[in-house]
This record gives sequence, structure tokens and C-alpha cells, in this order.
Amino acid sequence: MTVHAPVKPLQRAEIAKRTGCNLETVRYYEKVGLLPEPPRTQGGHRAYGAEHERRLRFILRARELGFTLDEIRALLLLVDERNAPCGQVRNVAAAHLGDVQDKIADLKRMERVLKDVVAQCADGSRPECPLIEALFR
Amino acid sequence: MTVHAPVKPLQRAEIAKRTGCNLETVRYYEKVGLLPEPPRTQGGHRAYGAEHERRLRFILRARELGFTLDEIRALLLLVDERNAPCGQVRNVAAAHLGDVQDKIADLKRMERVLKDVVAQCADGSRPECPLIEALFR
DNA sequence: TCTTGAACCTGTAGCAACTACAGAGCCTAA
DNA sequence: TTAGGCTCTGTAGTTGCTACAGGTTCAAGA
Repeated sequence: MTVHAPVKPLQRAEIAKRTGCNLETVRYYEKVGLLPEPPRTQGGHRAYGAEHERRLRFILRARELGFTLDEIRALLLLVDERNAPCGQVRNVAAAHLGDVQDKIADLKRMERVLKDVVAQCADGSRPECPLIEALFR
Repeated sequence: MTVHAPVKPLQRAEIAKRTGCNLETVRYYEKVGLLPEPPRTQGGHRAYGAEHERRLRFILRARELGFTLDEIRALLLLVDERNAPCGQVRNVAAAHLGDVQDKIADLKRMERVLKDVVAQCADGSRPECPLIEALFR
């Protein structure tokens, strides 16, 4: 068995490149408590392991789904301390889904109005600019 | 003719209340150059006129449509200096419409994935939490 | 072994678009 | 006249990064 076989640690630039994360953002996630503090070399350089990489990927995927850092913190806490109870995880995700749907509704409202005024501006049938008119109404 | 009839000026709290704008935001829009500096009373209090109110409403409506402050600045410049040429106004609006549509597409992608995992979490058919699994993939 | 240049370290500032506070001053109605 | 509710200024906080300065360490080549 090769349990605890010492895997070659990753420098910050390496973990950043492998995950596609910005170099500075890696340190930022550590600062805000999403990524655990990695061990250091004698000179003080961070030495990341496979678990850090795994966790960083988790964070980045969650960000792609639009989760806030607070929500991600909550999800990671569920993972770390409770072995990820599906019901609670689902609650976090469902609440976030609601937020996403609200935002879509907001943006669609904007889209409708904008399409409308752009079309009116385009056809040149009005002496005054319809968008400006609409905003000054 | 009652040109320049002295309309009773508005205090900051009054213009805020009438437009629905946050009190502090009124001052903020002045600071960033969207709202012109109003005349002051002897004691230094701002005294807004009808034109300020009109302009503030314009800004707030544009914000509701998702325009950035830079875009609103550009629109107001077109209004102030060029009498709002419809073609240029339309360009600003069309570009913004594109941004809005991009955001909608992003959010819909998130929505699709989230709906999916929430449904999988809900039906309890998997031993591990599907959302957590998906994020750690 | 020495050197050099890349990568790292910390702390801080900047972005958007507000929002909120502290500590001071003004204004008006009773 | 005075109370208390405005207003004033400047600054700090929010979210989620991103970028810099000025200094240190590391690793590869000579």
C-alpha cells in the first residue's frame, strides 16, 4: 500500500494553471476561508496537495453555477462537517435556483423594453429619439 | 409668461422621496457626474429644481433597464451636447441589449444545471449527493 | 558553487454601484 | 429661543475579484 505516498506538491502558479483559476484568486480564496491554508516550504512558499486542487475545482465549478462565496462556504461546511446531507445541500441549491430565476425574469423584462426601443429607434419613424423619450417619460 | 417662475426648490430628502431614490445615492450620482451640482442655500444645503428631478428619474429608469453608469453618462452626453441623435443612442442601447442577452444565456445555463441537480437531490435515488458529486466531479 | 531570472511572499489599492455611518452644522416650527 | 430633524463632508463597508509594489526564495544553467 502506498498510503500517504508524498505527491509532489504544487506551487501557486501550478495549481492556478491546472484549474484555470487566476493566480491571485487562489490566494484570495484562502484569505476568505474557502481554501484551507496549505503547508509551506522552508522559505514560506505555499505547497498545495491534491486535496487543495480538488477543493479549488469545486469552488470554481460552484462559481460557474453562480453560487456566492457565502453559499459555497455553506456547501463546503456541509461537506466537511456533515458528510453532505443531500436535503440541506438541496435547500442551498434550490434557494440559489430561485435567485437565478429572479435574475432571469429581471433581465427578460429589460430585454423586452430594450428590444422595443431599439426597434423604434431603428425604423426612424419618430422625430424624437424613442429611448430618450421613454427614459424621460 | 411666467418664464423662470421660481419653483420651490427641493431638499435632498424630498427629491429622494419623490423619485424613490435612496437618499445617499442622490449625492453619489452628483459625485460621479451624472447629476449636475445643484445651487445651495446660504447654509450650504442643496436646493434641487425640476430639471434635477427630471434627470434623476432618467438615471433611475436607465438603471432599471440595466444600463451601467458609464452608459448613462454617454446617453446624457448625447442628450446634452447633441440633442440625442437617435442613431448613436440606438448604438448604446443595442450594445447593452447584447450584454443583457449574454447574461440571460449565462443564467439559463446555470438554471438548467441547477434544476437538474435539485431534482436529482429531491428524488433521493442516489446514495451520494448529486450536487456535491457534480461539483467535485 | 554561484548566479540569474522566474516565481513567490505580504499588504494594499482598485473596480462597480451603491449604502451607511460619524461628527459637525443648519433650519424651522413651537 | 430651543429642540430635533434635517443637511453637510468625508470615509468605510459591501462582493468577488484583480493587480501592483517592494522584497524574498527557489531552481536551473554555467
